[in-house]
Amino acid sequence: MAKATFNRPKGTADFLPQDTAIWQHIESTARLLFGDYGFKEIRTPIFESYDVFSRSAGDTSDVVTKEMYDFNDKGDRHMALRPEGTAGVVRAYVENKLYGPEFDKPYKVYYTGPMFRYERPQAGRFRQFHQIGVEALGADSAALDVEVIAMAVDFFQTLGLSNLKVAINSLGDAQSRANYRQALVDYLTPHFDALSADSKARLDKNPLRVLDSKDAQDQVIVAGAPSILDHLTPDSAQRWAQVQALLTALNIDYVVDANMVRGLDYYNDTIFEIMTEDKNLKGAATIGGGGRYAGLVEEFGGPETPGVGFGIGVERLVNLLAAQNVLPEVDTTLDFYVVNIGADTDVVASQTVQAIRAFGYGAERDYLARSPKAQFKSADRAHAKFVVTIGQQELENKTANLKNMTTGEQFAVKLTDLYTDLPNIIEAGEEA
RNA sequence: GCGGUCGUGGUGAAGUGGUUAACACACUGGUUUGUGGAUCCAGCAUUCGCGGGUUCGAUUCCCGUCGACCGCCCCA
Repeated sequence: MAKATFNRPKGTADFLPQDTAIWQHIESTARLLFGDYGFKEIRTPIFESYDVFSRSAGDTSDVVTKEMYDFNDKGDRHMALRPEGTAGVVRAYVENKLYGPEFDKPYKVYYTGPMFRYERPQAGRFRQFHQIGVEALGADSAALDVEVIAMAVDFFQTLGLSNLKVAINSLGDAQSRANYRQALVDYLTPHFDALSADSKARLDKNPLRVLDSKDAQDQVIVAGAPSILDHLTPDSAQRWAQVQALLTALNIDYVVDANMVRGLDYYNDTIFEIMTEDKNLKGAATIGGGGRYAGLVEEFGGPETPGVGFGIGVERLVNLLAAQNVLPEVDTTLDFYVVNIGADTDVVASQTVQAIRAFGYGAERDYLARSPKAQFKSADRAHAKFVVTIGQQELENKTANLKNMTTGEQFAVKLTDLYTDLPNIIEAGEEA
């Protein structure tokens, strides 16, 4: 009979104990740092009504039109696994009336958790992936755009990353974009035949996408295209200038990429991406991105409220940390390993590990009745600092044998001392 | 959704249309009747992702499927 085998779903990952330390480190760093910036954690459902995403992310974005994990539940409601974090946060903002006068503005939150997109897995690309994101709702100030960018930069620097590039652009407001879109289409149309097949399709669907085509021929054409930055309305132009002035004032290096667009339709004015220059990670160079949005809160039935936020891809971040060799040191040592010899010692071995743990030290024992040699091997592999051995002899004398694993010295200690006076025993053991 | 490469034990891997699937690491036991990090010895894949086909015979050939990796689209 063939044994049934199961694989994790395509594009998902099991994070094993040797992997999760770095995730915890990233998350705790985010909590600490974002807290300093006044952001508090929000937790929203992993699935929402399908419409929450389709209304917010837009119907020209692939994320919504082709990549959503959607399903009808047993009550025949059309639901979807979240492909991104902003929509759920905005829905919660409106539903809980967080725009009310009793809440400070901007209302600042961060979140962390899995996102789902049905697409072909590849480098830095998964069907279930994880984001750490933030949203600040209710303030239109360019200073807030810059604070959010500054926080992202601060976060990456705190984690020890270097060689990151901050790219910014402005999509302008609705009027700016309408003006520009027309200018761009007017420019591209005469070149239509020379465009790549992809760009031909993009031209009437979402012409701004042509700007960041990777096709070499497209890039030649795009090089002569008008810039969105020349089509900003006075309001948008002023914000754009302010954002750059503030970034400069805060000594944040950035580059303007007038061809940058983002994958979700709700953005306007300031957008940004943070990417690595590392050539080895080109497939997943962008580790975070975000920008300003208007109209989302209204879309969900709330009052006119601007917002700004970003999302960071945690898998990509982990990759980068590994590539730049800035993974945190993890303490792999064990304080005590209790070697127990013979079934009679089972009880006292358990009492001993419990007593040691009660003092706040790590303790492990053997559960398999293995030979002393095998148990010492385990202790060695666990990088135990001390081994406590309890066998028939010790049992009769109500003692234990304490061995300092770095010096190899060992001596007898009374069990009662072990239970009541561990710190002194450790001191004695370290001198041995 | 499109295209390419690949799939042998816990791990890294070699290999062939034909009775025993190299080697290394790891692991387990012994060498030391109760003591680790060294040496030596022994053990460790009835099986080569899964299903089907060709064949006297397939891990090796063919098809399908699932999965991994990479590129495009898109994106974190």
